[in-house]
Amino acid sequence: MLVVFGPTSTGKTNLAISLAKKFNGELISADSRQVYKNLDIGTGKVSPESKIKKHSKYWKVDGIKIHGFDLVEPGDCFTVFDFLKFATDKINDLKKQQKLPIIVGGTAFYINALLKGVDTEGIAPNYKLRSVLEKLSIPDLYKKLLNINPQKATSLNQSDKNNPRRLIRAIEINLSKVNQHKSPRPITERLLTVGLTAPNDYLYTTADKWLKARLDQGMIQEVGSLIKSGVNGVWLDNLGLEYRWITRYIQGQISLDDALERLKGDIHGLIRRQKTWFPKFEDMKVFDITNSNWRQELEKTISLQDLPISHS
RNA sequence: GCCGAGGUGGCAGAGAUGGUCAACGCACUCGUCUGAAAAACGAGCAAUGUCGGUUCGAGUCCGACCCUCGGCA
Repeated sequence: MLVVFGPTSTGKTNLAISLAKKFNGELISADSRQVYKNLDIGTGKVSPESKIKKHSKYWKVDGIKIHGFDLVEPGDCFTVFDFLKFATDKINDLKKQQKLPIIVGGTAFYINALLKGVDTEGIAPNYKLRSVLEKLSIPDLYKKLLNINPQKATSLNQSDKNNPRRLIRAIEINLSKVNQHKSPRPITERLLTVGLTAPNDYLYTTADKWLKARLDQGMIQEVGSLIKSGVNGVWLDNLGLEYRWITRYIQGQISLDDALERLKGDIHGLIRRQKTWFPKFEDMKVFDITNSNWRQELEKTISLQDLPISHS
């Protein structure tokens, strides 16, 4: 199994496709937004340079199958656990077919879960509880958690203590009747994890250009038709990035110029946050794509790995 | 050229009766993260147009200059 992770604009998918061609593989997308149907341009599922064919169970890009797109409808809830279930099933499936599974994506949280398991397995989100808790202030949420589980509350770091979502989730876990701490499900097979990176400035520039290209591709119209078809604006806003800022623009809350400026800033911020995961993936081989010889280095690394692959 | 208004971080924009100046937001930098993760959250960075004067002390008062925006011409 192969994992390709990296911040947006590093060319993960292109790399994954070329490796899939070489090693008889198929891709599994690890992307929390590409799972939604009809969110194509904004999530970067489509690109002008690639030949794309949508099938009901997978997409085919430049002749390579990609799984993990279009799993749910816009407006649905999708969690790491849904991803985990989908991805592990698909990995097993591909293995049976003697294909090399290649996990590609920028959602580090998902990849981390796949590699290391999740220890709150079984404690599903309680949306009813969440909607109640969402009305509470942060100090109140914290007090509540302090009451239920003082140990957990005091062990939270500065960031999490102020993070309503984390506090709500912590309360949710403690209120759940489910016995937690099931054993994680680590990936046991041989695997190579590859990371792609580049200096911030380079990635910002690349991302900005790509944004422009997607605007020309009709990204605004895509959001417009989602809204027209009845997709909830709040839900779109909560997706962040393209769908957030274009929705706000369409709804007249902000000028197009301002929306695009904010969008760029958020994309840059995403790139930074994605990079913070590299140290957590201890075994990941990270390549700087601004090094001219990174592909050669990668080939060398792969040849040393003895992946369970059948050259096609 | 004249009259008026104004120059506060990289941007935008508050406040500061002459007294440790300087909010919020954006950008940027670093970070947190285990069923919302493209989310949510934490920390950091950095400014009074220029020169001179008054004063123990000037963003604030005085003078000159530079620049910007209106109006007159």
